[in-house]
Amino acid sequence: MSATKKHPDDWLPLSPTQWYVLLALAENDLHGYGIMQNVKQRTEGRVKIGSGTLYSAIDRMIEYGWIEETDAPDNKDADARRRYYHLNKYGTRVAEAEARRLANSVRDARVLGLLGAT
Amino acid sequence: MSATKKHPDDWLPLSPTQWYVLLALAENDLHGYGIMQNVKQRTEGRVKIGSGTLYSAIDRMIEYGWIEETDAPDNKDADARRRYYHLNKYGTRVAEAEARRLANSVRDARVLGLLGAT
DNA sequence: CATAGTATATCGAATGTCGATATATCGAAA
DNA sequence: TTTCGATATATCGACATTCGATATACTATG
Repeated sequence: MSATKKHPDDWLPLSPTQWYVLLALAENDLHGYGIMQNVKQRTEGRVKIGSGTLYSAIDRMIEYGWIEETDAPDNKDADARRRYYHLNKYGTRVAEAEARRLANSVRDARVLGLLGAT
Repeated sequence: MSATKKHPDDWLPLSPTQWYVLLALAENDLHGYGIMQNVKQRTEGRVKIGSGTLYSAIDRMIEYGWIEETDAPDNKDADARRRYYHLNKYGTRVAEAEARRLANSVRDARVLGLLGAT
């Protein structure tokens, strides 16, 4: 029997923290601190993930099989403390599923007039 | 000094449960069970809020000042058991803030190719 | 060499979700 | 009219997750 993985939809809805980590890693392999900065920047400072939240979230995502620790990309700027993470195929599918869920929510919000004339 | 309320942005990010409850109430005043059905329908059965989750979420949202218990709308179909809730102005601002956050996330997801050619 | 920023790790408290259980009413069909 | 599934709210304890603080140490700059 195949070691069948949960269907990506079965993880939904993701917590905002999980989603932002996946978004960051969908852009680039990154280390923890880099993820924090990415999220802060992406949200114009409105969303900040603290270290306690982040590192425990990362541990869980590895456990769930969404991401993996990976080598540092290209030796320049090497900081030995950094631990890089990579979004794998399964994690990408989870991110895509969540993206669709969010897109539907945004469509609903627009219909209900919660978003101005955008 | 004015009894200043938290800025709507300061609640972000909302939990998916909170968001779905606000979406449901943005459409109509509803009772708890009606909210559950609304969410299930809106998400084509993919998201279900259980009663434990829902009623404790409602209590918190009242506490936070986003929603209020209200009279049943129009006496038809009266079921005495139902307790209706109304999204107030402040709650609407919170919902709008969250909607903007989500819209930004969806834009980012699209840029990163997490949403197919939509 | 002081120090601000980078980087990971861990803790306990608070918050939130989940599924089960309980209780009761409603409406329709047998 | 009783019975049954759907409606409706409430509460519980276990579990999952977030949060902020604390700790430790390295890096880069003046």
